Amino acid sequence: MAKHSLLEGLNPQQQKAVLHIKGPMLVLAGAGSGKTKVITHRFAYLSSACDVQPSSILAMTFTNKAANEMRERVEELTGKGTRGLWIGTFHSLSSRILRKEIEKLGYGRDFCIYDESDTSSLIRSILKEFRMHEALYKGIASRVSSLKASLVSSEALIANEESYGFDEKLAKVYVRYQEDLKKNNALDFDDLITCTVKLFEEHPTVLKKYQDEFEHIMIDEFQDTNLSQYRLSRLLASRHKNIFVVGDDDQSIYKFRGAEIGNILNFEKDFSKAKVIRLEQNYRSTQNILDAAGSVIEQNESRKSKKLWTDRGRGEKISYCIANNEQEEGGFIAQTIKDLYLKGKYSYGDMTILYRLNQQSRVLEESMRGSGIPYNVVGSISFYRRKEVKDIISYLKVINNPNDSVSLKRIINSPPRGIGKTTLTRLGNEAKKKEKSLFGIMKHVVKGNGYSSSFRDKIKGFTSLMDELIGDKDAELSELINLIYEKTGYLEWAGEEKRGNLMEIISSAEGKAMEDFLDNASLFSAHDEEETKDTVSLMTLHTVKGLESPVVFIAGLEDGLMPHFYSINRDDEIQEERRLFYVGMTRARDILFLSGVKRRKLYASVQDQQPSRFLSEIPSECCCYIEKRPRTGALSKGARVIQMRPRSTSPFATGVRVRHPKWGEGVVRDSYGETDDTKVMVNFPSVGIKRLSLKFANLEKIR
DNA sequence: AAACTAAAGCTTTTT
DNA sequence: GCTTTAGTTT
Repeated sequence: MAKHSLLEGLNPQQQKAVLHIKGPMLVLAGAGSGKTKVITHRFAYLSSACDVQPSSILAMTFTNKAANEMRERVEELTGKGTRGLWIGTFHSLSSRILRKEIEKLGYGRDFCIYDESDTSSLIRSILKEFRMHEALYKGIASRVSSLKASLVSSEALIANEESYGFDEKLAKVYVRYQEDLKKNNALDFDDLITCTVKLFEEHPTVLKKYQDEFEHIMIDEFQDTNLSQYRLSRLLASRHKNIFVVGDDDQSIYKFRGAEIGNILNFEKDFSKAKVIRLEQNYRSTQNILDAAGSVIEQNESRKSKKLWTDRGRGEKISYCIANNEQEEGGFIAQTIKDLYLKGKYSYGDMTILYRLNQQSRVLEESMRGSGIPYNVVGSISFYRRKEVKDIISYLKVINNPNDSVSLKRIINSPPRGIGKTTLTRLGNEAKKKEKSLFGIMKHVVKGNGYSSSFRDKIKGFTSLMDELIGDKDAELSELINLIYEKTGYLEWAGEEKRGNLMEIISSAEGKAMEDFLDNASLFSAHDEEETKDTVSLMTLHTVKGLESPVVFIAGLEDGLMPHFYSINRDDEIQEERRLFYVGMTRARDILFLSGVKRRKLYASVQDQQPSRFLSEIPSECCCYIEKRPRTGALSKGARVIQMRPRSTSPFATGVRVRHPKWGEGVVRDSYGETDDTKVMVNFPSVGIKRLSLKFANLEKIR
């Protein structure tokens, strides 16, 4: 049989996976084993060689980024567009179904999506009303979320657990939260999945329609599915049973958000006759890195065993360095980055620093700044989470759905119009009494007579403003946002600093439909912003999943940090921490640096730290220890020393822009040697890195 | 409504 | 320790 062109460049296991058509399949895809390739090739193969309509394939991922990548690669492979196809995140695809069907659950089709901060503020207002300690909102929000992820409805919680002190409170808040969401015609992230499950379970004809439609189902990162997502997948797959899941139990690091590693471990039980394929050839890292990571992850019980291998060769040994404190650790990393950069093989964009806690980034950032290394922190504050951006989105949400009281509260006094706390609580009480939404009661106040005229005028100012804007609803979206700026005076109020972001909202809204734009704004995350510049990336171990980098640093490898203090007493949590470390290690293509400190300042106190227990699980032949040079200058035996390079005094210091008669403009990356024999290393965009002797090379300094 | 002070927090966070 | 936010003052 002639080989299909889509199988070219795939190894035998990958081919087998792509060629699997009917029935359930589990692909255990080790880190860097080309799982995206398998999914996209299979998608393309099904639709071009197997007579499967691409529109009858449901392909679900977790992140927008992964979904976009999948779309792009499928387009490349098939040469056809992917518009309208069912490729997307669990959440976006669910909301697409719900936009059509949700009326059957008593919501309106124009429901809005609450993000975490909307959810928090709703829960907080409920706590306030119930006179419960408001500071509990975080814990309650996360417990409500995990109940939903496990498909425990508020009704079910009440029915099953009546007589627990705290749980009673929790249940009370949960019930009310759910009522409020419905009143506001709003769904939170968890609802997007659970409502779809509910829809399918309560409406068999709807379920059947989608079961018929989705002949094939593919799921990426299957180890990260929670119970509700798993149930959704099973419901949809139970007719054709063509469910193809790809994942790696060793990379399951989101248990705290409800991910059920059992979904992947029990797949074969839940889907009888499921075929299993292991992808064990790694195309990313060196054998040293794989061996080290492998022997760490082997310590975990209950995993699907995998042994990654590569034909890339052993590569460099992993380095491990212990610093005295976190400043020194940062200095060591900065110095190593400099050294690697100056050697010319790696640019800043090839290097990534990973850590367990966000707080660790601060000292690391200082070190980067101190050494003049350009860096970016990935996943800090996303554009859509900035205050001014959220405000404008809230205006749009209210224009789109005036009953959305959470969004309304957000904008009712920004810019300030004299509707402060007292007015708001008064309105809230009235609204509750009359069973109206906030906006509804405001309209009532404007019409009615039982209120003082100053109160009424204040409210009227707002409602007529909003009515005007609602009247402009059908304007082009960016035009509508302009009208918001004009009519509310938001732009002037926000000030110069925020102007840039506010303008960016307009340009990102151009030509978009309101609903699409709002959905995107809620379902968008920091991850999706692209990094194009040549900068060192800093991020947490969680954030780095799915990425790779030629050079990787993992900082803070100490017991209490990695594994984290909170997980140190529970073995299943230690195992999750180990997976986290494993994920970090396997991001590295060529070079992996590990570091930790002897004493670390955490919160208010300085603590003595012990090296991470995971380090002892790395075979010594894969790893070598680096010691920082002691103050005396004496070298300890067998130590590889990272030396500080003396600062150059030559006019051609690092970073200076120069012109060469033949190669044109370039940037000095390093200069060294005696004053009369200075050599410089210059990076010319035209020819790359060149070593030059200042005496002979006719270099000209430019600015 | 801005500007201050006090206090409470504090893993990780795909959507 | 440091940041965020709630509460108080002007």
